[in-house]
Amino acid sequence: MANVPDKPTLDGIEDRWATQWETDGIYRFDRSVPREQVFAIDTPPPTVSGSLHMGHVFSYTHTDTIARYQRMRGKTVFYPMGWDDNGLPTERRVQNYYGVRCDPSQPYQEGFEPPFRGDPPKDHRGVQISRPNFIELCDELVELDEQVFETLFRRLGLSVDWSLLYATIDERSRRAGQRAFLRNLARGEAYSQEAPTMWDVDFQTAVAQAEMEDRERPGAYHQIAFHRLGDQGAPTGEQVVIDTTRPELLAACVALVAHPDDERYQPLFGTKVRTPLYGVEVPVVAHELAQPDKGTGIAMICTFGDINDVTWWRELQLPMRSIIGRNGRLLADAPADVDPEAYATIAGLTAKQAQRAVVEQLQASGELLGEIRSITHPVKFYERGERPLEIVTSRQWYIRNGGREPDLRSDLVKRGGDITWHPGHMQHRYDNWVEGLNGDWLISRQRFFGVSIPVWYALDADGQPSYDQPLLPTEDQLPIDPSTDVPDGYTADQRGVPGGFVGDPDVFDTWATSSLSPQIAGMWEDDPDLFERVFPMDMRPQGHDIIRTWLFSTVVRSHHEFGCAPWSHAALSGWILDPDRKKMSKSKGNVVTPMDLFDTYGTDAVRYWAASARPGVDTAFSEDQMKVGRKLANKLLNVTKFVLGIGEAGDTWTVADPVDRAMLADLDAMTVEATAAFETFDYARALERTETFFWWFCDDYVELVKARAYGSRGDEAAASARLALRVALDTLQRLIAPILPFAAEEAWSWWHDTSVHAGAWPTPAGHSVGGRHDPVDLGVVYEVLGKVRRAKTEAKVSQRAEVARLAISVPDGAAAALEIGRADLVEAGSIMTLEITSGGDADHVECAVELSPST
RNA sequence: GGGCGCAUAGCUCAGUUGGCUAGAGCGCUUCCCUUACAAGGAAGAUGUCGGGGGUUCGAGUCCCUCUGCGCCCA
Repeated sequence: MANVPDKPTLDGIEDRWATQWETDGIYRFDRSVPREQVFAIDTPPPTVSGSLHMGHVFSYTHTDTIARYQRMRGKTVFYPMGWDDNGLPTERRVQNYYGVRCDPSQPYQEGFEPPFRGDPPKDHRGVQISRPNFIELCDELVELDEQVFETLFRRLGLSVDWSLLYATIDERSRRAGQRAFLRNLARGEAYSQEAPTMWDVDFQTAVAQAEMEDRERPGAYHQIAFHRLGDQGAPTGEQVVIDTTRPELLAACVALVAHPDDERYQPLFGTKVRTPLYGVEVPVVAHELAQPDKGTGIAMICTFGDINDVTWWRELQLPMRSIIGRNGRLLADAPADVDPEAYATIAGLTAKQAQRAVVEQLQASGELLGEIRSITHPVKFYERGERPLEIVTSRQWYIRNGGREPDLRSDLVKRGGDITWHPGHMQHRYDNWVEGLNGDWLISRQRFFGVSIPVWYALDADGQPSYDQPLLPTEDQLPIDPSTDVPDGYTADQRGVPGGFVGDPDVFDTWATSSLSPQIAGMWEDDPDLFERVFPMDMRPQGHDIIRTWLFSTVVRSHHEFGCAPWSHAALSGWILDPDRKKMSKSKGNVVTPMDLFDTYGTDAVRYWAASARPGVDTAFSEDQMKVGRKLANKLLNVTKFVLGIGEAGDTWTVADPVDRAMLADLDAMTVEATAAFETFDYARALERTETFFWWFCDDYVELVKARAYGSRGDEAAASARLALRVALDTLQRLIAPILPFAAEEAWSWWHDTSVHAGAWPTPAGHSVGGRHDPVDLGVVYEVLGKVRRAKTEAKVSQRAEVARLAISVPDGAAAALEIGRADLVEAGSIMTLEITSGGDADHVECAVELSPST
């Protein structure tokens, strides 16, 4: 039965077993089983146009260990993989790879050939191409990128069912995304609104709260004098001095604001002032958001300089004076009440140019007071952007997420409580985020490669869209593209003409689709029978950095559609840190690619490193740890070779020797601990328990019983050891299988015809070999073995060297244990004479080792 | 400014409701080609458990406080 190679090796086992697993379909989901027997995993669909890095290897390994454990526990594992292709990262990569830019006004070109395929010269300016052409290139490049990811994940040994593969831009995802949106819309959970919106002028798109970040940027306070007006609107001659970091927005000023308790400005509240340069009358108002200790304590409110301006505009019902356009330049026409002549001097300038101009004009007019004081202050950026966000007013789509409704907010917090978090403290991240939301979820993006928003708008006689009553497709028409498809009751030639219709030009935010990964992977509505069997899912693994985006948005969608949390467990992985304990980044150079590491150390070794990291803990990248993993994998093969090489187990054999039974009892105890750890998604603890036992087993137990197992004391004595060794090996290979799937399978295959990964997880009950006597604590036997080894090492002789006489004195009670291990000890230590004395006042083990003279 | 986490050997980290003399691996030093394993094995040295205070028979572990670091958010 045993078929052990002469020279066990880890080389090449990945390809061999990955192929075998695929051929045998051992990770294929069996959709015939009922929900209770399914363990469903909502795997993060990675962005394939991003780079492949150790972070992927790290967190996907964590998930895979759980998947493999659950499978061995008898669950049918639903473990699909998806690719998140749509959105900005792909568009940028396509631009940079092919040397093109999307211009929706261009006509489609049949058979278009891009100027480059990879590495256009630096000075190349993107060729303008149509949206359909651009999307074709996106699809083409994404396919290449997906291949790279799939190859890596297969090499990593992920036990996913590749037949369930999806992409967040494929037809199924578009259908699910549009269907979910239409239902949100029908229930009033989605709506469109003309509203101030954070806008990236470079990417030309709206940005959601979750995509913004603060960055410290240099700025400068400018003191500007406003002119106080009396009751009749005539200047009083007094000045009101404000501090602002954005003097270029002076023309957009709609009010001045100070804190209601600020003594200095009490007399001004309710009065009016006139703006410098532009001569606009604006009121002085009070609001708690004004900070008395900032600048002069009184600020100008503009349309819109920052999010406080938006709050003030909304809460104080102020007028709007927009001057910043979507291209980041000042609008051509002066807003209401602003002196057109004065405004003309800054119209069309960039924000920066306008600031320079306004400052010069204020200096000339004497309305800029004092020095300009440099400061640093937090400025809002799009996380991928390079210029500060502007706030523009535009029509956008939103999904309610509790940011504006306390009831929904607390419902969503409760949904977070329905999920078991691993580790538990990650739930705080979720709670804090939900409780800190200040607006609904902006889901429309002014991009191209994404899922279309499935609505059209009827045009009135003047050609103006009726936004209040969008024209909607039926669910059976999905997916649609409103830029090419035509709404019911209209014909194609009515597109864009008065009395006709127009399609919504926007696409969904990436998260608006990937928040539906359980629905997409589970084939929601497309295959209700399957969906029933997998949803709500059991596990959502992901990085802790995207709790506020992906995790939260998925909860929102599930809450709206199904009234439940999308999964029962969320398992959060940490970051990879470089050896300096900084977050690993490409910019630091010396990037190690996962594939190279697999080649150097073996996949199992890299998985070992990943699985050694406790759940949720940021972890240093460590090749040393991979070397340890390789040692472990190697050891597993070698000890298997040894155990299988000393003889077969007969049916009538029993584990009779107390030395062997004690070992099996320890094995049972460890198995219970490892199982408990896996039950709480703690693969790292399970590994640590298993590994510690495994090394003890190899170094001490095997060495102690080796001679007996070879038959030094006859067949019966050997049989106990051989059977115990096999039982332990069987258990250990199963326990290690989720962590080191390749080495475990390799070793397992030498004595089995089926895959260890399709086998059962070990239970202590399986070890009640040969009766149920209390095993003895034989720790003292191993302690003595250690002391003999030490004596030999200190004498600088071989471990094989003969001991002429070993005298042991032990406390009462330990002698019995020593007698049990005596025969094995004598052989393991090559001991000629062994004397054991006990009692007296000995409180610990004393060994006197007399080595035989060397021959 | 708010929240969360971390601080244990030179390095990376275990240490589960408080409980024997605080552990492992790496690295370092010494020794050993031993019929599972030289990509190996055996052994050794290394600690004010971040500082201070408290609870307790007993604290790395619980409480308070300070310091330093990291992440998230504002």
